[in-house]
Amino acid sequence: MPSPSRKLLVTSALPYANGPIHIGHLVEYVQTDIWVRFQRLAGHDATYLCASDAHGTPIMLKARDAGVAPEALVERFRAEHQEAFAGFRVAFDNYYTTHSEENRVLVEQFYARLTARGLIAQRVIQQAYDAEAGMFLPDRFIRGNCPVCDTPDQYGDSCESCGATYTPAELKNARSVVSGSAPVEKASVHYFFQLAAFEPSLKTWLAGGHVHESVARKLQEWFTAGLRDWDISRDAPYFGFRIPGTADKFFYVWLDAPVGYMASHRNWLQKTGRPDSEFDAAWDPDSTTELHHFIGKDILYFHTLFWPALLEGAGFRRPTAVHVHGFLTVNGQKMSKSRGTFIAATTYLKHLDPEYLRYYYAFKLGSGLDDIDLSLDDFVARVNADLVGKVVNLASRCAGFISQRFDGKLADALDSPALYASFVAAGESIAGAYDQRDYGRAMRETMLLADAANKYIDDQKPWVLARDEATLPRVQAVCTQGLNLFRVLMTYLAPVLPRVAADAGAFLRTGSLSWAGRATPLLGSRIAVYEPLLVRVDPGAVSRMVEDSMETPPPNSAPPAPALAAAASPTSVTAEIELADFQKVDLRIATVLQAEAVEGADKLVRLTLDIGTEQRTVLSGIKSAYAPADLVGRQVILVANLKPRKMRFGISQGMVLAAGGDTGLFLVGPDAPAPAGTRVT
RNA sequence: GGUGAUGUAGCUCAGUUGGUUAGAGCGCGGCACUCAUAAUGCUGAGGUCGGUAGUUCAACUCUACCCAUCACCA
Repeated sequence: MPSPSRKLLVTSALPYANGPIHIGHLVEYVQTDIWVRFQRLAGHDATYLCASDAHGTPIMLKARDAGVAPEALVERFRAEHQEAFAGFRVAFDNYYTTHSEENRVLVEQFYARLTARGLIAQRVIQQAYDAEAGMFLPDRFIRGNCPVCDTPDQYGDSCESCGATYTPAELKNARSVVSGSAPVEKASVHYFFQLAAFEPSLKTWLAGGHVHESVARKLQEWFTAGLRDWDISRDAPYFGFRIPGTADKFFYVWLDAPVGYMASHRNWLQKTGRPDSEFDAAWDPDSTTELHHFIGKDILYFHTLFWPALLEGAGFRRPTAVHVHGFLTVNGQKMSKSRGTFIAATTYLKHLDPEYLRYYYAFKLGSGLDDIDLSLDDFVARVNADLVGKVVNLASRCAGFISQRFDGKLADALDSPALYASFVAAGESIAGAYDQRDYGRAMRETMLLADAANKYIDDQKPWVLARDEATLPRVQAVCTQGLNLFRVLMTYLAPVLPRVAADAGAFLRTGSLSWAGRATPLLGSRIAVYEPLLVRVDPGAVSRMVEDSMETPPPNSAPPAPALAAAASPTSVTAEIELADFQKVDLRIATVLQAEAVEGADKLVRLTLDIGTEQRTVLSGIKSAYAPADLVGRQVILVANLKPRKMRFGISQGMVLAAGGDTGLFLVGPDAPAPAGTRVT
């Protein structure tokens, strides 16, 4: 382990205050929390800072829709988020907000210093403008047909269907999401941070081991492409901080968000009665305090290019390290509301112990930015086998002997000091793994020890020794050994399982655990009566959690079937085919998300369908039989692998099955709600 | 399209600087034990390490190309 007693400021990315925390977010907060807890356990001085990311157009519009002030919306989510994090035992020292006086002062300080150094440029740019709503539109608030493949209803920056990227101006049939009107081009003065000026120092910084090598490789492409100026202003109306000296310009949310780390630090110093000089010391370019940011790979650029450049430009220190993690998939796929794998933190907590998930994430996390997968079956198996079967069971199988035969008193000496020493020695490597954020390795090595401890008990067979008065003293020694091995294991797991570790400390009457303290075995003292420290994961609870998270499509409001009565004029069956011929057709259950009549077409309805893995737009000639509004929420069968067909009104990505003929038209669907994407065979 | 990452046993993952019979946990088969929340220990089966072509005495490990999956593109 590096130098004793380091001073650390640690942050997780600031959650955007416009939606609930889900298990995908938790990867980062659990990862950071484990690291912070480990550093403290190892005797370092770590301060864990976070805040709500409060500004920007999405929050402004969401608040407007809800009829509340943006401040109120932010405060509501801030409270919700804090509750969710507390439920998962993520122990921030301070959870502040970017919409704060401290942050405004700092942002203005950044701006003033950058301006004074000539690092801010002004340029007129053309931008999409919603004349009806009286506001400029971010790319994501414009939708229209992709200029490349003509897929309708795409965002203003890229196409979900063909992956093309473009500008909103290139979009066909563009509409503002805010008012529905067609956006117009309008000129406006914007403020730009001259990032290119920092290219040499950024390259030096990135080469200095402050980021993982794969992150550095990823960033290389930006240097290859050439650094461009960064637009840091937005026009009113905007929820944020006004740029000093302007009437209608605001700082872009991504400028004030990372500054929010600093604001949270200053606010924490105030709350805890510390002098503000600590702030200056920590953020000075020559500071000896380490600054560690944990982020997801989606916001890598902001933290590894803009942020270090901003800090340097404004005369502050740069981060010691930016730790980047990947995304979460569930059962190998993107989280999905229809599959019930888009699990909110609060929903999880209703059904399961947070420490199960903390352990599973720890087991899966490495130091790189690979995505991690939460396989729910594996989750149950892993937690039950490792935590209950191996670790907690070790205490359970030893405690009974000590309580019943020796009045709860531990032996005065270990049965095998050598074995104990090997457990203590393994802590070096485990500590290294924690410090490098390779929790997967820390967990694997710890579980190897747990296996060895159980084998030791098996070999010594205290239940056999207990039958003979002569060997009874050895029972005490063996179980004392077992409990001491357990105590070392709990020390190694304490950053991951804070509650279990605290309960284990109480059971052993050993007080709180510390990394250094593991070297001294617990001898001759009394322990408490053992009570289960952790119960097995109930697979039923996992199922219920998934059901609870399932976005249930409204039951099929199928009109009373006139079909049978109508008894269509029989037509003869066509030529026989092989099963393989039929299997070429990929039929899927699809849920209708949106349905609208196609303007200018007599029969067509434009359907937006959810097929689990993606959304599809299908043009279907069923207007004669169904009103578009009645279709939303219904489930239909989609020919998912039908070659997309270009029609006059856009591209149809598949075909919806319907029975039809002279007697009418009847959509075909499942007889009860089924998960979207289910294959029909 | 460009860039980056990933692809190892049924499942989830390890495999350090290329070096002899490729590992773990879970699951499955057998045996043992019965202290423990039916937990634990031993043991067996199971992989041409995504594909092809190279470099090398030797490649899961290096190179090129290809395929599949995922992500990012201010």
